[in-house]
Amino acid sequence: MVAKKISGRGRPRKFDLDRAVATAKELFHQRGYDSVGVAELSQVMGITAPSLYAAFGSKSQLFERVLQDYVRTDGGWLPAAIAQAETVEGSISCLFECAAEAYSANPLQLGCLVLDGTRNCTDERVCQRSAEFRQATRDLIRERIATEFPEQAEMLANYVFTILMGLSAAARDRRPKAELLSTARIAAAGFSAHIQDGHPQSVNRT
Amino acid sequence: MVAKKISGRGRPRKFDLDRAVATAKELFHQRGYDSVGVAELSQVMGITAPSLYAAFGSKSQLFERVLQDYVRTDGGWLPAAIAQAETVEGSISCLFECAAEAYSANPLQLGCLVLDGTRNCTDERVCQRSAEFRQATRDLIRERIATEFPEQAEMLANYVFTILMGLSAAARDRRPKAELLSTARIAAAGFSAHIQDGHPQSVNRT
DNA sequence: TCAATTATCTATCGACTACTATAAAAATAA
DNA sequence: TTATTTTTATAGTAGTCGATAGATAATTGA
Repeated sequence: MVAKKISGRGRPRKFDLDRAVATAKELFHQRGYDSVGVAELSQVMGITAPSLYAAFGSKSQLFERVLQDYVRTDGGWLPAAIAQAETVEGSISCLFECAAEAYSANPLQLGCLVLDGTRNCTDERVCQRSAEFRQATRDLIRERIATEFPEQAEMLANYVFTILMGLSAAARDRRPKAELLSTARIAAAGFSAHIQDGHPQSVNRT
Repeated sequence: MVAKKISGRGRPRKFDLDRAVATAKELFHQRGYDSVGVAELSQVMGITAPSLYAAFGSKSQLFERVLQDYVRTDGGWLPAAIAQAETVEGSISCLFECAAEAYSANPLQLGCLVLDGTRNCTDERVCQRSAEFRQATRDLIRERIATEFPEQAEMLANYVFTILMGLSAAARDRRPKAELLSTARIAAAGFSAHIQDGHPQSVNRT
């Protein structure tokens, strides 16, 4: 990662890097990686294309910074949600409801950037990098579940993550928040039923 | 719909329309609407761009025909699945498992074209048309559920449809079939739990 | 002041996008 | 044959894509 310069020798930059990243984040979140062009990015940032490239290197490197910023700020509710409740059951219930809330909170940034920002993306490396961020979230969920259900953690985490992707897709389809919330509650009840009823062994066979 | 000419007066077309649609379907399903260009479409079809436009009108009109063909053939398992079982519970369970199977059957056409073919698509009309196909499927599911649970049909259909979108997204993320299947079973159990346990809003116990 | 450094701008670059004007080719109807 | 109709291929259109070359402006260190 490039070190941030507090002050340097040359001509000072006339725009704020963090604000530029935030602007790019809004656009990428709104329409996805491929659908946002460098021309629009630089225009909304109030700079020209060469300034954007001098500051970030390329469109994909800018997106990388956007993803990092996204998980640190906008995505902060997720680790908070799964760490809050005392039981795994409570954590997942909270996770689903928080997701329904977060994914539909802003009509201009529906769903999750990590989950849907690179759907049908043509840049293979960008897709892969985005997939790594998804895997990190999946791991986080699995480790939380493993504290109570180590045998079924992988399988249950896959279920939970699939629900999150469904909620994000529904949000991006402009389904209303109330609908996401009711779906989240049913999904949470399904999780609860599965860990309480007669499913003590791993069903997943690789 | 434009009438199909069996034989006409002019120069005969030297390629098969249905095969061309099937080819376009493969490409659109694989990478989404925006990521497939007319140049590639016509090249893989073995024709030139003007022939494609003469036959289909535009890229978006070709996609419309692809969607219709998709729901009639590739998507035929869905109405079959929800009509097969005697109970709604069995139908939904079958629906989820069939979806997990169908969405991961072909490594080159992962997930559902209707659910994910226009994610992050820039053509607003194409997005809307695709959304209409999704709504039709949602209606189909809701009406099936309404035969037993009319009061909760809308809510339950939204849950079911969200699961389908999650499964499609997971498939497109190359999650293995076994994982989709275990997720589908948990989701089906959640559905069952919800219609049997403490949610007897519609008292239609047979 | 003056060199070094960095960011800014204008003006592109080649490759790609969906799409089409034009005319030749290939069939049928008269 | 001749006229009509339709599909074909060639060769483009204007516009957008991500990215950059080159000149200029604005700062710091010496």
